[in-house]
Amino acid sequence: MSSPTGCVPFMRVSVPGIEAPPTAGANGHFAMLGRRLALHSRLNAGDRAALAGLQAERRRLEPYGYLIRAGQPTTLCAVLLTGFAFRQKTAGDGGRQIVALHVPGDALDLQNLHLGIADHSVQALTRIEIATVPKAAMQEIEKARIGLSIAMTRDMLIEASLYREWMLNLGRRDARTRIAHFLSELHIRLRRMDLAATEGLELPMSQEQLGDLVGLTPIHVNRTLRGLEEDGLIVRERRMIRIPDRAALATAGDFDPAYLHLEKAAD
Amino acid sequence: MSSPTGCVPFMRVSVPGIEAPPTAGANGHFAMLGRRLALHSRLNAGDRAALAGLQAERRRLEPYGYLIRAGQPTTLCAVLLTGFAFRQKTAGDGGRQIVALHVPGDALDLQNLHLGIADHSVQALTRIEIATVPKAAMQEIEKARIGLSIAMTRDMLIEASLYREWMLNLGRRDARTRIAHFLSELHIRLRRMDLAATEGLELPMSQEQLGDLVGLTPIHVNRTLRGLEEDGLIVRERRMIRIPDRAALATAGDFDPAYLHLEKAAD
DNA sequence: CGATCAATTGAGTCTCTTCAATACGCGTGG
DNA sequence: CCACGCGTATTGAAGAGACTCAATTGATCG
Repeated sequence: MSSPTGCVPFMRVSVPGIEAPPTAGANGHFAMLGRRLALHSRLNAGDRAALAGLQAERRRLEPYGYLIRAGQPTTLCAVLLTGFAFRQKTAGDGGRQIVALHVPGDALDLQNLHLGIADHSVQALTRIEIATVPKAAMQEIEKARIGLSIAMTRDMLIEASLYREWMLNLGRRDARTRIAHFLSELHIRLRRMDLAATEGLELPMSQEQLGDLVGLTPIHVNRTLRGLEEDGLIVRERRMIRIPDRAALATAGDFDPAYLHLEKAAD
Repeated sequence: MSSPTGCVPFMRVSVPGIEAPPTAGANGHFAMLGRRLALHSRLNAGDRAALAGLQAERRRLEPYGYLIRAGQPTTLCAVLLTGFAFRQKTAGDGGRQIVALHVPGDALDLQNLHLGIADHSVQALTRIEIATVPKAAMQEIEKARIGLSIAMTRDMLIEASLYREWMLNLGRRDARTRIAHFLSELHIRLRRMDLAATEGLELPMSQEQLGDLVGLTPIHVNRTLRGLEEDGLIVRERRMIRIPDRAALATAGDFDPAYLHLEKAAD
């Protein structure tokens, strides 16, 4: 039952240098957003300065704490600094569906303030830290700096692209493929933010939550994970998932990262 | 097998007055987009004029014709004038998932030009007519007119909201609920554009395509439709779907239109 | 009046769910 | 330091919803 390589933590939830304000400026929490946006968009010095200069309030939330409640007005405008958050919707019969998972650095509804009433909830998955700014300040920046406006639009479009891929996952792939796909996606997203080693990741959720994410019962999740392990595609040690062969897992998960739009856009 | 009320067409695919250029301006095709955006956002006279003045090219496409191909650069920037279009993704095993359905008036990738490579395909479902404008013209308008920029952002966010609801549909609802939900959604979207009567709609797709949309096999779609009909929730006459009791169908489909964001936003 | 595609129906199978119970890990308090 | 309690993980067995395979009917069109 014990891992042959020992229990090396593949991921650190709080990475030194990310948690702390990385630049000068008012308080600099939003500079992290700048780094994130710079992954896919070109920002000039002014754009970065504008973000770094935002007066952000730092907040901490315990697991299941709400950032946004379905049915309530949307006022939040935040960046996830540490920990994981998720979006969820609930069906009439009580069934839950996690429709998105957010990793540190993700923008949380910088734009959704354009919609009046939240159509879903956003909650902390683990203990998290977020930086929030007033809605007005964000709208101002959006108007004043075209570069940031475009970058945020692109961020939004990439999230929509993930939604589409998840629909394909839910609608047209079986349990095994679905879970392998999700693990591949999460791994690559974490590695991109330097939050996971190449050889594996720590799953930040219970099997029940994973079930709500991939549209399966926790029982079937459990059996499917075992199946993946028996086939050598993953090695489990508590919630540590070691991935001996990323390409093999990607194949099993029908995973092609194109939809993540990891490349930097031209303009 | 024949409908007791006869075969009254509930929907006309090409509505007089919508197909034709409704206003003056260069050629006015994009004025339709203005009317659409005005459903959820406030546009001033200048915004409308800017849209109406766009030099748009009118194009016609046969069913299955591509507007956008997955893997290709995104250059299209269009509005759907008549007919239906859909977005789809394909799994490795050949399974298809329709991830969005577009009705006349819908904006087709006004914004996706911000992403380099298309992650999915957009195709005509029926014979369609679209109005396209050069990418550059759209980007210019987006920069020059804040009101339009916000309206288009909101349009994008609403589409993302539909994606989330569809994920819930695919992941957590059974076949019957799923289909009832989709029918309720389509009906309300069509009625909003005056493309369907209150008592029903014409389904613009085959049962196989409906299967690809709700993540089911065509056989099971067929049986589920029959089940809905046997319970009096719908009455079918070819592809005409009569809905005797909208509230009942909505209940069966666990349908709450909040996610469509039909209300007009404040700012 | 075939030809063709969509819709329908039947029968059997399988994936995934439901129900039920047990084991494990970990923090807490005695 | 160990017993207890609780949430998570695991396993078994049975049932149901959806799928596959196969064949027939129906509608439309040249």
